Amino acid sequence: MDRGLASVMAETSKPPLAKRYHHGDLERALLAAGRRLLERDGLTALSMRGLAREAGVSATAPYHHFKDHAALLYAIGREGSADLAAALRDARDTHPYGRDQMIAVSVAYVEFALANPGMYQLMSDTTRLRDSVPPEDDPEGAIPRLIGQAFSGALPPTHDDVDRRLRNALIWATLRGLVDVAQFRFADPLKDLLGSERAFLEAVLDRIPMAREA
Amino acid sequence: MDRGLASVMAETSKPPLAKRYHHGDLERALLAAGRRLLERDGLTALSMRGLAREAGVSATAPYHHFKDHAALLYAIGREGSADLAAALRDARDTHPYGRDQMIAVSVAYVEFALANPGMYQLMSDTTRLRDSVPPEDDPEGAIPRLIGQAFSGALPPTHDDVDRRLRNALIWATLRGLVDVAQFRFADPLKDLLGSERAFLEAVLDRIPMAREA
DNA sequence: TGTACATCAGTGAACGCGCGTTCACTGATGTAC
DNA sequence: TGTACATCAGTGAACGCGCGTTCACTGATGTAC
Repeated sequence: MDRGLASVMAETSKPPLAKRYHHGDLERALLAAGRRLLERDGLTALSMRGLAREAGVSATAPYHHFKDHAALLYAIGREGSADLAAALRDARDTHPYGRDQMIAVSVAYVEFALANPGMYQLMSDTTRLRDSVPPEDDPEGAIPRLIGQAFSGALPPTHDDVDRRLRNALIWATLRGLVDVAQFRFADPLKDLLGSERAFLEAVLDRIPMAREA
Repeated sequence: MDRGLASVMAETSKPPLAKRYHHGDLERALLAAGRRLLERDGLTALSMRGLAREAGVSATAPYHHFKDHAALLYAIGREGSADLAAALRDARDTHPYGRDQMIAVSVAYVEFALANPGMYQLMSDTTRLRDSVPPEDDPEGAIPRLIGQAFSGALPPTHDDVDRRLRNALIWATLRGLVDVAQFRFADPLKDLLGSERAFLEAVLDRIPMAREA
């Protein structure tokens, strides 16, 4: 259904821009198919052949758009990074004030990971291997920056730069770990008790004490 | 070398117990080979065939000891859980007092994960799929318990059970996230500055404020 | 406007790989008499 | 003590699978004249 809609749209908008070879469409379709695979069947399902199959195209067609498997993963990971950055910006803009903003941005981060586990895993793998990746226009850079800004608005300023960076490390760890913990069984009764997953996340984040000192 | 030692020991102790078919040795050798593979080449290298190759045995021999691939992963994951639990117990016993103990146990957890990344990944996967695993003598249960005890000794008691569980969730998240964060590039200068990875971990954990309130 | 040409996205066959798993077997060992 | 037997750990061939990647190709499209 989602796919039907997409292809109808693709057919409807025949001359999308001035330059119109018979280019472009498959690449977008492949990226969309890749994200569908990623969320439906997980990171291991995101193979070149699986991608071609999902897009209804021959097994080798994707090679005209992605040099190899790693390039495909990289391209899709970039899309995920852009989406996450957008979600964080949105949370920031709708919650303009210190502590409230910090929690909103954090919740947005964790909720993105929970809603897109395959993408989050891909992004994490890419992050871990980051050194072997062209850092030129590194879109991942935006995410730590957004989070750092949200927290620095909520925390008391510190003269000690090392202390500041250690606090940032702790905050990063908390967010990343919360993604795991929210998926554990033992969190289920707490979510029920508090009424929703989001309430659970907010309650946990509310116990980050550095923010309390603000 | 490790392997040489093990096989020498195995040969030396010929009649290890009363009952002595030609049993037992390969299973231990396979588990050892599996752990070697896991740390040397990562979780994806831990295949039935790779295991047999590493142990110098035919590709199908492991099937006499592990029903299938999942059973192999499960068995090796159990060993990892036992090791981690032992490391946590050791940290607890050598640091008997509240806050000091909490940090020592936490550091032991993170250091285990950093020193055994393949095993930690396997254990995490197993944990995530825990519901589909026989919970009878679940050795994983010991790890949350040890961590929970270490923290409850360092934190002020709370009357509110929900509050206590939310704090536990935050602590869990911090530990698991710290495993990631300690591997990020941006942690490297902090490790250098503080003199060691352990010092970095302790410094971050020292900023968990709930412990400060104790 | 019409035709020849160049471009290049997409095809389909083929390669070699490692995997999990099955099956009938072999051979060393322990047990029963 | 000696022999026949049962057990069962380990073997080797074989299966079907999905993968990444190459290669020569085809065919639709845009461009040049």
